Amino acid sequence: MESEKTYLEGYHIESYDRPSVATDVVVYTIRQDDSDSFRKDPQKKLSILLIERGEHPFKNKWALPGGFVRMDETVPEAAMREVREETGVNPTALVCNGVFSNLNRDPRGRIISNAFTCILKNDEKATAGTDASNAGWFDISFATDNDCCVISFTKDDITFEVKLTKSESTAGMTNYSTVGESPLAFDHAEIILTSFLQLRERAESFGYIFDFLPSEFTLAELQRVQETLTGRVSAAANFRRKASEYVEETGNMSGGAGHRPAMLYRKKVQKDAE
Amino acid sequence: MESEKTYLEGYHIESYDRPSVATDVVVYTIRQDDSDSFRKDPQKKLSILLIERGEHPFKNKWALPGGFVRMDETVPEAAMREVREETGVNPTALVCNGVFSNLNRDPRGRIISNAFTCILKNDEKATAGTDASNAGWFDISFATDNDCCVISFTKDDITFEVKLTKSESTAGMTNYSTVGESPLAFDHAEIILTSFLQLRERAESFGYIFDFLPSEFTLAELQRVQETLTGRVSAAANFRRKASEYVEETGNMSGGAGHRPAMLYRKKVQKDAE
DNA sequence: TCAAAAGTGTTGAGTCTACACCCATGT
DNA sequence: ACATGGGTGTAGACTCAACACTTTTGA
Repeated sequence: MESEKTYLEGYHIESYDRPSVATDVVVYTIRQDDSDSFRKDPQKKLSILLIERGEHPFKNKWALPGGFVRMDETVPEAAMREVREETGVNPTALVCNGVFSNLNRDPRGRIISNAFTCILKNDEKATAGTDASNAGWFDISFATDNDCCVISFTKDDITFEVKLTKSESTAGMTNYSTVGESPLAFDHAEIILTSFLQLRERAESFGYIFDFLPSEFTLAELQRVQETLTGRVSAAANFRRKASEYVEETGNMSGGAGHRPAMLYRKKVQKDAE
Repeated sequence: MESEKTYLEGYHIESYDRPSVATDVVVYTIRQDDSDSFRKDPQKKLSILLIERGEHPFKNKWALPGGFVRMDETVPEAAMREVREETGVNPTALVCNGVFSNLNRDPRGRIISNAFTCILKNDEKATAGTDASNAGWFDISFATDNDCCVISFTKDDITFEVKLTKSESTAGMTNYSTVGESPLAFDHAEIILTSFLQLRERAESFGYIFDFLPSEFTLAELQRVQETLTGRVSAAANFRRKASEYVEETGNMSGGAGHRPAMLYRKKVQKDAE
């Protein structure tokens, strides 16, 4: 009987026809408008990182950072590498959000993409757009509906929209498809929407929102993050009580902001209680 | 300037080194013990489908159904095909739950697996294990803890356990690794755990539980499914009130069960309310 | 008859929302 | 001084777990 060793010696993986594997990353951060008053907390905006493609296919269209997975790295490692290459910063949160594998999603051939969501702290100096490149942060907003969604992108004077509709594909999996020609390369509009819906859902229950902030933060900052992501505002007094379950005091205080200083908090490590 | 067409003609995707792409599917169904009393509702058990490998690598070990993604199908389609080949039944729910891409997860070479969770209705006659084959349904139970989990598998007189511990890999992604040698092939124990944790979390909020049942069901049946998945029992009166949000009456009644007949319900189509 | 499930009602504890109110700060 | 956010308190609405109780069936 053939041993596993002999079997493996006779096995040549290269001789099989197979798709290529890429990864695309939706990188989020939260940025501020310029403040109109020295006191007033500036409005926060959710932004994502896009790259203007310099090469075919989809030359001159905006696309998510991403690329092929190398033989010596895992898929999340590849995603990390892409983010680092584009921003110079290590992401704090990296979350897988699905495989995109439509047969014609890439004109170069059969390429499967594993999509990731990634969050950068807003105090990190992400260098996107500064180095030679064609990369930049777009403010993004989502108008969601029962079975339809419009995403708007804005960066300086560039602005565009994508409309997507919900459809059911294989065995109850919902996915979204772009209506009309996409201003984005590949199926990246669909990837962005899938990613955002997950992010928003989690944000309601205090998931991922800490990843947008430095390790010490005020409750108001945390509330701004949640509100920016969910699009819903809540009374500060009530937010404070809900959040208390997830945070602990550091003892340090904020200051210099033209109003009463606030306690700085840190994320509390959760124990799944019984 | 080179056109996209010219570019694509000169692009040869086959000439790049690349991983292979597989998919593995965790197929769940709920089965019953034989009843001891004609009246009593038999105990329900969560089961998953495993295949005994007839070939290297991991010959004679139990593994998830799965295989390579073909060039003419999407990844979820490949997952569907695998399930259909093994059970003869079309799954109702198919959910992506991550990429498994450790460099050494498969001794044949660099193979990335996209894992799916799949649910079969318990009235479907899944043929697993009957046709020539070495496939079968294992009752499965999970003992979860803060950072550790033991999974037990039972089928007739075959029984084994796997222990896994939580660890943090890339940028805050949690994943699990098997302690000691796994009784399962590849990293399938880790895939099963990841899948189950998602399933259980969703089941608490009435996600996926309908996929285990036929289109018309009693509230008690629905409650059994939820309890089987979450491991928590709730008072029938309270369950009934919570579930009412997700179901609607059909007008039909169950009967012939040695006790008062129950209204049959169906899943209500949700509208995301404002 | 009776065990078992179907189904309704109620009570008390806890949670959430909205709002009123006072505090501390930098310009 | 004062606008602005920090922070506490509370009344009323709502939610939820627990449990008592009645109904209906097939053997």
